[in-house]
Amino acid sequence: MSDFLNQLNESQRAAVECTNGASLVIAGAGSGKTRVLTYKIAHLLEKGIDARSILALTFTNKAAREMKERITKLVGEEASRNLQMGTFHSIFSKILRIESASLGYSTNYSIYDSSDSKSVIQAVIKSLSLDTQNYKPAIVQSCISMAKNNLITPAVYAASAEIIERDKAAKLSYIAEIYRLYNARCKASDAMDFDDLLLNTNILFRDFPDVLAKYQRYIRYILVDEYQDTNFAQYLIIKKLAANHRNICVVGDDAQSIYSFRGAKIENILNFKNDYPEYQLFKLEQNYRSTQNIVNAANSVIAKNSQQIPKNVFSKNAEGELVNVISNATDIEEAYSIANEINTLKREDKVNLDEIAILYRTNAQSRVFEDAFRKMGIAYKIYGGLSFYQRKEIKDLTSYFRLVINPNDNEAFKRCINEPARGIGDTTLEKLETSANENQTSLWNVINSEMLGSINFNKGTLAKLEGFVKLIKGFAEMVGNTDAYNLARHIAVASGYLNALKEENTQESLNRIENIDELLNSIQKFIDDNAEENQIVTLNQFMETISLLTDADNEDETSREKVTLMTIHASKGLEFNYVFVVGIEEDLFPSKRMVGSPAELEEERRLFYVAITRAAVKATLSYSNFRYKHGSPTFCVPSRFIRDVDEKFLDTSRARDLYDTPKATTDGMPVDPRTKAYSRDLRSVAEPKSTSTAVNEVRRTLTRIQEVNRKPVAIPENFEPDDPNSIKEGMTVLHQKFGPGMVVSIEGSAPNNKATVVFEMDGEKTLLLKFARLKILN
DNA sequence: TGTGCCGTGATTTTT
DNA sequence: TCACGGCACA
Repeated sequence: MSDFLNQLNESQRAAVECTNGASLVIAGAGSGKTRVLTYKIAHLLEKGIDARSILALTFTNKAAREMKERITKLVGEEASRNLQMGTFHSIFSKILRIESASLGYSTNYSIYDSSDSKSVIQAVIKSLSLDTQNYKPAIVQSCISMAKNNLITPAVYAASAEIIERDKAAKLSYIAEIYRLYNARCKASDAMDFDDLLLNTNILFRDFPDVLAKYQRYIRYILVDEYQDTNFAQYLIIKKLAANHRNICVVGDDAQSIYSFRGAKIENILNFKNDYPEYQLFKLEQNYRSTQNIVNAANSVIAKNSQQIPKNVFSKNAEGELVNVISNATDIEEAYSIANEINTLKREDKVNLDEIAILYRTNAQSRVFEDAFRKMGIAYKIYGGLSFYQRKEIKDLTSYFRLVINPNDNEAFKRCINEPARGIGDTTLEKLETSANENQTSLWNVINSEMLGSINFNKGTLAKLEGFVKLIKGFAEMVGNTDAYNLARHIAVASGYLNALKEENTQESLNRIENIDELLNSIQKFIDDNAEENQIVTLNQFMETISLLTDADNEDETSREKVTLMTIHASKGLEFNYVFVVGIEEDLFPSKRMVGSPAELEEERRLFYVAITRAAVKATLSYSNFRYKHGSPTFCVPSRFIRDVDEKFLDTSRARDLYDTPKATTDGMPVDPRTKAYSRDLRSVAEPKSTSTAVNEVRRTLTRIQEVNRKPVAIPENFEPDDPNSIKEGMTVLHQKFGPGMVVSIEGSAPNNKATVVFEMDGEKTLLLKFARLKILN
């Protein structure tokens, strides 16, 4: 037995050595939770347990990957290779691919991401002619997601008096119907959304006991990370798989449960003892990450919550600096003063920028920091926002891949059919969709069967649709015999997608081409990583992995020496020496929408706890008295959370008004003498408008003046446009609205040729000749 | 079929 | 402020 067990403290070691039966590990922030999990798995492997029988579930791909790397370091590549390790979604999507036929899906079923499902929901709402003001896709989506997370199928949903009553009260009676149609459409597309991966696994295990028995037989040990963030569907899958051997180890921290809005149930961890009364409890209470002041400050905050498992998190590290609290006149000043502080840390304390993080409640808050950091020459990397796979060109191209693999994928179909433009527009698509929905089938089945004949399309449209069918079929024939890279490259070219971008030839289209290159490179890399002798790596295999990836999985290693900007949610599980938690103000943090309910307020407080405990050396809490919200300046007061921290652990010498009774009321701006002073601050700190903004403003004003002053252009009574084809460069022409002008250039070919005309009144315009109705004057 | 302008409304989001 | 959907117009 190797000596790695000696690297653990007593409670860590006890948890690791408990290999049989149920165990619950309550792991305080920074207490070596990942260490326990990795060592425990390594320990199991050293005891000679087959890697294939160990299932380890994490919440992110990144966590799974890092854990696997660490285990490999401990026991070697050979021993760790066959570990079943991954996110819930990735592990169970693989099982569902194997067992898909039982549930009526194909092996190649698509996985819809949130934007795909949102657009299906949008289409359903539209087809039911519901009021879009009332039925917002995002709200409906979260209702459906919540239902699925709680294993409520459309039938159960519609039959539940309680739910129907609740929806009725919220004036959303049609959600049951939307849910039913949404599911039917996903099924017709041979697609599952993220929640289906868990729901369908449950259905599989419920309806096919022999299938469940098979997996129960070969999975002998189950380990779950971040257990406090599991939802009911995940809870039940684990419970079923562990039912016979009951070798289950869950690790988590109830104080860090921050995803209830996604269906996570803190009760799962609190009620573990009910399901496994024989369980062993291990508490990891020593924090190795942070100074005593940081740990104590965080403890004093979380003590304000009522629901929690009692524990005593402590640090034996240095006492450290007090937690700093700083107030700022405005959000802009907040960003600049922190930028200054970062420069000081870098210059005087030789701190590396990658040791520093800015944490905020909402993504929108990153902007001021980005501006300030750019001006002050501080390198930064930002998490969140649009991920690589969500970019238009990447989604477009991977939609081709999806369609080739699963032609029934309607969302992919809709993206590809007219991208690049093939003259198949909304009207055509609408007719196809009506037919598909009536026949409960996919768009592809409509255009690839006699159903097409029953729609009255003209010859031209039919030819275009046929061309598309041929194109996709051609690609599909190559899937089995062409490797992923070559097929992907071929699709990018033969679909005309790449060419359309090349012709556009703008800075933006060049960027898009670069991104496509990057995608192709990543496919090549995937092939290199997964190549096995005498076997090609197919596009299929590539798509199965990327549909469950997020941008956190694509970290580029060149981004060292940069300050990290991210939401607090995204920071969970990470640590930084220096942490700035910013914008800690009422209505922002805690969020305005959370203060109504005690449970939600407690979750916000846990979020605050997570934020503080990211810091190893020094935590700074910052708030502003004034902030731009949605573009308009708003008066802010310091958050109740700062007052939740025991004053003993705080340095408040730079915090004005912290313990004042808030004068602001929730409704409207308070009348406060400071208001004016702050607005002045705001202006003096604010950067001058960028040139382009200023120019645009001038342009807009000019246009307005021109419109007011415009004299009606004298148009002859008998205005008759000339044949668009007879218009040539250099001609003087007359336009019904813009008056006389000169044709400076003509681009493109008929009938889509565009003319650039300089008008005497309105200046340069580019007009599509077939619509412009120009009369030749000269 | 494609574009540009206007009005609206806006958390967090491991998959 | 900014992003997105609807709609008029080319």
